[in-house]
Amino acid sequence: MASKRKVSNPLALAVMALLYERPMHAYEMVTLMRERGKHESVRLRYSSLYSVVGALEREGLIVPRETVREGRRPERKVYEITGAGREEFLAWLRELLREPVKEYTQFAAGLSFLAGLPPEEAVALLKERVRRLESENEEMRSRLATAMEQLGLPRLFLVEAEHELMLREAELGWVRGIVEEIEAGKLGSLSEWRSLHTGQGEGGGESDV
Amino acid sequence: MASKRKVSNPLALAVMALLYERPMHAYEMVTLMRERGKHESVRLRYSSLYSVVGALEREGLIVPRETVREGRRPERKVYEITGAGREEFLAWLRELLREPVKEYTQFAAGLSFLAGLPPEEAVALLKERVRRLESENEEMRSRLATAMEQLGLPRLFLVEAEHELMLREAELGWVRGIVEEIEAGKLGSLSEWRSLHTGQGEGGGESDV
DNA sequence: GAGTATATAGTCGATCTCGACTAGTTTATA
DNA sequence: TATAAACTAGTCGAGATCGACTATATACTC
Repeated sequence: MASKRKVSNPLALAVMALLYERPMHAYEMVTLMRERGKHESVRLRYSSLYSVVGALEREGLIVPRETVREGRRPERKVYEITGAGREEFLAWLRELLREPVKEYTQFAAGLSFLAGLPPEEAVALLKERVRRLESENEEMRSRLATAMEQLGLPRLFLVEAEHELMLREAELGWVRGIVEEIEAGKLGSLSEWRSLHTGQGEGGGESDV
Repeated sequence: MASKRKVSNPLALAVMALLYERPMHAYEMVTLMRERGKHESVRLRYSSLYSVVGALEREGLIVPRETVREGRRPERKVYEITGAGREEFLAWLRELLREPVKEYTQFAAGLSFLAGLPPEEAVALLKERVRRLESENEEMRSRLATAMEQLGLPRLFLVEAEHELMLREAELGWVRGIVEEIEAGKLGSLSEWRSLHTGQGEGGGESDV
């Protein structure tokens, strides 16, 4: 379980998923991923894509089928998935669904050093975060509704978006709560917290940030 | 906002936070981060640490103060934070707290290709995930309680752990729900979903995975 | 019909990141 | 007392990743 994959960028999973359907060239993968909104759940950069495709080829998980050229455009290498590629795709997918993995988020990093700011400022920043989350989540919710109602996509192809929205709503609720708790002094005495910042400017020595 | 930082690894934030308190050498940072549990929220690797410390020095955010040697151990370079470093630390921390950023998780990548497996298998894998989340969360909950009760740490220094636990509980609830919905055919007809996998083995061509 | 924006289809170089390895020191153990 | 394990303190090279850049074709606009 959780074995190291030879190509570990999740973009490689997406490439194999697409080639599982039918052979195509790299740029077409980008187009399809965008159309289907998969770039919202798998980070997609041209430069990563081409290097990932190269790595998959090197590992024998995909193979070039033909090289076509239209007009004087650059050549396009059409790839197809191999048997080993299909197995790798399925094994990886199963692992991702079965095994929770620890993820490090930017916000968690920020929270770790919350004591590095005085409580009033922390509260102000978190309130601003609440505002931003509210509007971003509203936007996501309506895009999701559109995808389902207007485009008529079954939820099966939108679960990852529902998941993301759920996480963001959970974060929003939590941040609202923590703001109240800070104000109520429930994370620790506000005067002690403030006192970590009294030697302002130079070496406002925290004791346990 | 969200400007590119010269040193972008969040470990650099942790390094600056520690040096904000007092000068120290790299290995001591590791020890302190571990003691305080910060390695649970900021990914900590020796190799990354030394390269991050080097980058911070290059950018003038920290400077070496002295080089000490005890016995015949390797030399230890003691660093301190500069004025620019303090500013950078505070600016970065504010940004992390204020601005939600999109994070790409492994699970979201897996969910994106859920249709790549037949519904029965998807359900079985997700149920296994539920079991693992239950026991991992239970473990986290008790470690958190210990840190608060036994060690008497104020919540201020544990917010990031509370945040992580909250997210994992939210995920757990969501996965439980989605399993039920799949079984009830609420993500789309189960027979249609199954039919994506009837041409088994070779080219079980999905239509919109 | 000239200029501008956008889509197509990538390449390149610099930096970042990680896993594996080195190597001395102290403590436990049989 | 030899020797294994664990702690201290890093280095190094391979590969991953990203932002910036190149270059053609087509559509759009004034």
